[in-house]
Amino acid sequence: MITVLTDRQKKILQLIIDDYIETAEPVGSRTIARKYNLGISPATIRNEMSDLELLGYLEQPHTSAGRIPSAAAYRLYVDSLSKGDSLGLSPNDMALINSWYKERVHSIDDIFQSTAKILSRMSKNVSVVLANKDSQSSFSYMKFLPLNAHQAILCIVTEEGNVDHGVVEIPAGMKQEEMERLAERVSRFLNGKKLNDITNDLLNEVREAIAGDKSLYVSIINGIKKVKAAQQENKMFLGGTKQLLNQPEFKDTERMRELLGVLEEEQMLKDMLMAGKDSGLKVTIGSENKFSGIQDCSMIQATYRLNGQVVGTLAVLGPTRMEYRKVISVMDYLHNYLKVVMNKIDEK
Amino acid sequence: MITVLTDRQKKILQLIIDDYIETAEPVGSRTIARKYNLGISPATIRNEMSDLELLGYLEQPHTSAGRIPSAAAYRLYVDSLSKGDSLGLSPNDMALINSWYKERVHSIDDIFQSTAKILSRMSKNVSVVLANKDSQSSFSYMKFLPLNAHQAILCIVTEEGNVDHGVVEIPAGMKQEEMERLAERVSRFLNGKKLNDITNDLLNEVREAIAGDKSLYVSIINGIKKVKAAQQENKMFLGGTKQLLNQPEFKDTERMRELLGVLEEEQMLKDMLMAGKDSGLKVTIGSENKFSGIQDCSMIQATYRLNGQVVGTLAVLGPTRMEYRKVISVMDYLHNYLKVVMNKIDEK
DNA sequence: TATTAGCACTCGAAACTTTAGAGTGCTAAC
DNA sequence: GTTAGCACTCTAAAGTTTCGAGTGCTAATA
Repeated sequence: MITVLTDRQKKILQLIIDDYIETAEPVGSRTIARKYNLGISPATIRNEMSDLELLGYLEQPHTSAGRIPSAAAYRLYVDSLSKGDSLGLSPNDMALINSWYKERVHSIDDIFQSTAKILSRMSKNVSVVLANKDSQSSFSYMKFLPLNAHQAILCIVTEEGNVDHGVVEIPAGMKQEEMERLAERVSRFLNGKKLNDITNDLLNEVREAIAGDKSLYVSIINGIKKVKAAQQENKMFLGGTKQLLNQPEFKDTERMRELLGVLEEEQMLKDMLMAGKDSGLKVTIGSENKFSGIQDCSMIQATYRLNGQVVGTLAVLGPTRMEYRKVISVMDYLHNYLKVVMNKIDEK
Repeated sequence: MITVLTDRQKKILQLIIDDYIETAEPVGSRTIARKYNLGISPATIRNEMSDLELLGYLEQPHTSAGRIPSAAAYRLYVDSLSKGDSLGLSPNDMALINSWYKERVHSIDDIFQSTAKILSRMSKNVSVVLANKDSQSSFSYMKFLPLNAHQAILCIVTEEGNVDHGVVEIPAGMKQEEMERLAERVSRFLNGKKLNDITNDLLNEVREAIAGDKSLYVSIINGIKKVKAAQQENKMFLGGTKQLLNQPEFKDTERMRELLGVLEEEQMLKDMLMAGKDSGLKVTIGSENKFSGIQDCSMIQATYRLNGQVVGTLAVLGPTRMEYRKVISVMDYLHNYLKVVMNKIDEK
């Protein structure tokens, strides 16, 4: 269908979308005529609506009801949004956000948690914040820190300043200096290597190269593997499950159950978010979504980078009827906020 | 009311509780007579029920309905349970639990998450797992690990083998050896002190004692504070929000909203759990609960210790109609399971 | 030709009514 | 003390009715 809409059609469609997003009720021709006076009679609007339905932009739940926007209509709307339509948050909302951020921020995790909460409150939907650590960091060196007679702490340091550690048993009879030499040799071997490039084969080489105590070797290997895992882990923060109850579309318990199910599958959620991480802002409407369980939902997702690296993903999940414009504005604002905060923390 | 129930009354009350827990429907005299044959007519049961209602153990939603157990009835039931009534899980359930645990366990956190999931599945209610780190650990020493020309990593080690770390700026002109000496002096000063005992006053003493570079001092202090915070943090894992939808008592959206609200207030939940941490097993029924929002719910909570220290709390939150016996059995089983798993990890 | 008033028609939501049945309490008999 | 019998109660479910918002079509109008 490559028909271009007339300006009046666009206008009417827009009003219907706005009204429906606000009220969640099918919109009738009279409503449009009354609420927004277009200098046009309901009958005319009716005719236009009929056309819009034929074009696939409107749907009728049943004959004697008003009409609701189709997925295609939202698509059109969202696309037109991104084309320059100036976003922007009301000063009121900004103030709210700022005050919410001040509530409780002790750690980095708190910031993410707060962000999720704020995002859900502003969007009146469920929010997900994914803090990515899909890091390209490189091995710098390792070291043993003394703990007691039988145990030591294996510390592994990356060039980016991340540290991971674990307790290892000291093999009977091994001296402190010997361990230090061992650590140094392994360090030299792996220094500068990207963690992703430290494969099992490489670790085997290490084994041969150091040819030291076997149990210690196992500890070292485990330690390195653990660092790798920790570096690649990404943390997820959920907010606003409660909001589901406010959305009329979830009065139907079955739909709610489905979405809650998705939210409980942490791995699936992560996959969903990772799938959209390449484009900065991604809006997935209804059946555009490939993951089962949320195919009658929409997802707005924004991925942010720092020096080319994905550092975080914000997402809002809800019914297709969503305040797209507002949510996108909020995300934009949060992004800027986070940038500032993160930098401050970096400085510390 | 210090009336002792006759054996028959106890029996009948028990049956009513059982039936109600299973069906969530008010129980009538005929149902009891038919389902469990007591060699007694419905009329007789009716008389007894009438008495039990007077004694406060039963309630009638309305005249022409059956009766449901009161909070007092559950209390009686639960108390009788703990008095030796042999608990025990069906082999079937045990097998289920074991298989669920095998699904995905990479880290310690996964274990807790799985535990929450299992607990919620078995109880058909929301579960909370609190991993306590209310630790009594002591400062052992600190050390600077080199990172680059301008930064170093401050590592703080406790006697228990916990390590925390952070990046600090190296003051201009300060040499590696100088920093090492500084670390050694602070270490000597704080060595062996319980983290809880490291107050601001003590930190001030440190400041005077080391009288070194000011910015480095600030970094050190912050580092120590961070370790303290990290050590005392306790992590919470939630499971089975979805389960709420299965419980008929939450058909009423308002009740659901309340409970979800509580679940989103992490701090409040923690407080609730901490409040019951002294007794090993605590069952709070309905209005016994002092926290608002869950006063028509029950909470079953079990706190576990290792060497006298609280290490974890399992809890199930749900309507007063709950499978108390089963939940307690499951908790018991999970506890034993966790003990084994944790020990294995310790050994690693 | 585009717009609009007018009107018959549709259909769901809400209000109301009816019905069925589960449960009770009481009384009188066993 | 127990129980059969029965009148009475009250809810949930099913069935009606009513109301109104909304439509589509037609014919008049600009």
